[in-house]
Amino acid sequence: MNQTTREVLDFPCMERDTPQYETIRGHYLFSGLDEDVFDTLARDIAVDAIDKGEVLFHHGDNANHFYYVESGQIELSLVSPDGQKKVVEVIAHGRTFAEAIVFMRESKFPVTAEALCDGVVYRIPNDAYRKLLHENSNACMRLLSDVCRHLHQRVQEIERLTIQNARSRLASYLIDHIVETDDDEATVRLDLPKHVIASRLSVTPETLSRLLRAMADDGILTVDDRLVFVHSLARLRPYD
Amino acid sequence: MNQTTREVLDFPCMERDTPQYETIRGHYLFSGLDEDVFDTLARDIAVDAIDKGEVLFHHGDNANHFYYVESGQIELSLVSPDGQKKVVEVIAHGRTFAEAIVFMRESKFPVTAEALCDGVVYRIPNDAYRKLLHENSNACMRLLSDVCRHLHQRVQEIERLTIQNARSRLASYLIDHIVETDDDEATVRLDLPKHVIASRLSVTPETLSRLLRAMADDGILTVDDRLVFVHSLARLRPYD
DNA sequence: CCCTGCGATTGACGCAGATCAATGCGCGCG
DNA sequence: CGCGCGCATTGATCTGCGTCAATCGCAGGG
Repeated sequence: MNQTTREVLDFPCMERDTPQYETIRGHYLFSGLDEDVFDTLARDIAVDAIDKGEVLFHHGDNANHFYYVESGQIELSLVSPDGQKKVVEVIAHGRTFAEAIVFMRESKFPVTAEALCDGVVYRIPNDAYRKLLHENSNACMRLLSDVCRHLHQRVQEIERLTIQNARSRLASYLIDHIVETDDDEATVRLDLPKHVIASRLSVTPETLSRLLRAMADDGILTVDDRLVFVHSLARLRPYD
Repeated sequence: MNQTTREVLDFPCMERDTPQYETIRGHYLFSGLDEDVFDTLARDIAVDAIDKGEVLFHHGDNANHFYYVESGQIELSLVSPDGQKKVVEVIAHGRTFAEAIVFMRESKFPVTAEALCDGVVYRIPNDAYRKLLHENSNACMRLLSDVCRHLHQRVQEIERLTIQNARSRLASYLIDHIVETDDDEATVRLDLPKHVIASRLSVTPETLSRLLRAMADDGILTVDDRLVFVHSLARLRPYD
């Protein structure tokens, strides 16, 4: 919907010794590259400022680049013909997304990407990166390992959706987002709006709210806005 | 369960000019290789005869090889701690599986593999194939494209599980398994036992049976054992 | 040949989670 | 300041699909 014109920052593409250069240089998809090889690639990388609500691409759009997130949160979602939306993943600082598209024969984005807040992303052209892979088997290996990790995550997601119920999925989510733990207690920071978390867990916001309520009533945890204090990890863990 | 001793055929590993050699040679993960490179790999490939019900590996087993299916059907499934099973995919003749494991840092199988009927598989050692990839960027690219296709399939599966209901999933499955089509009519061959199809669709056998019954009652299709005659593709298609 | 057992079907019933609807409440903005 | 809007919460109700149980048919084995 919110297809605003894409705002480009002062430095439309990457240049050496800029902060952008250093941050993306450290990403594992690029860190193995020789300096001159990366510099060649960097000339083709565009730096985009994006606004909250902006759609980077829609499901089905032609894909000729992938992204590195410098700041902000990018929501990747599936949309059904009747308008239902399911959040597959949310990407934040220091991670790439849609890099698997580099090698799809049908190069259309399989998901929609929308900014949850203002931020900055770098756009990396597929063909430039692909060319680079041809000469650099090390980079090839890293991408392979990266894509395989994604694949494994998706298999785990399918597992959660089919053989776990909503309560277990929420428990797993909370455990995955612990920021501090002390024996059987833990603190969880919810880094996303609750309705986005609900969609990620494939439940409605109402169900998420009720599940948290039920857990709080059972004395398992306490919710304070975006902070969740888990009083008993033992009782939170799934599969009783 | 049925962890029988693995029976090895007369020719424990691949040799040139055998039928096995030719069939796997044509697979896209190997067809781009120079002859001598492939021959080196072939020496490390084992040929296994497997019996119906035999488990090739369990979820969590250490993975140091992947598979090519020469004949038979191999069921890949997820198993929950309480014993529930969900069939992720069934692999038949001419396809490889678990090849993504070549590049996982944690090299454990994420699924369990069990033979649905007698068959023959080739076992390809990860390290041999990985070594080969280092020198052959073409093979690397092919594997990348292969793994990305898998990833895309898994994303589609998540889409089906979350924004489609059981009826739509069945409709998609039927449409994907059409063997012959004529305008608005089509014939579908169910190549798997119904309870396996049910698991693949993440429904119970009872629900699958009832859905087919309901569709038959509506005049959309007729079921004759493993053959399904679709009378109106227009009415079968999901998303009304 | 009949037994045994597994797979498929069908019916009765239950429940997790969706849907619908109402209320609250925090925050940005005129 | 107060107005409106989007998000969260809560209650009432609905329903798709699972669970449990009974029956049937067929294929394989003694």
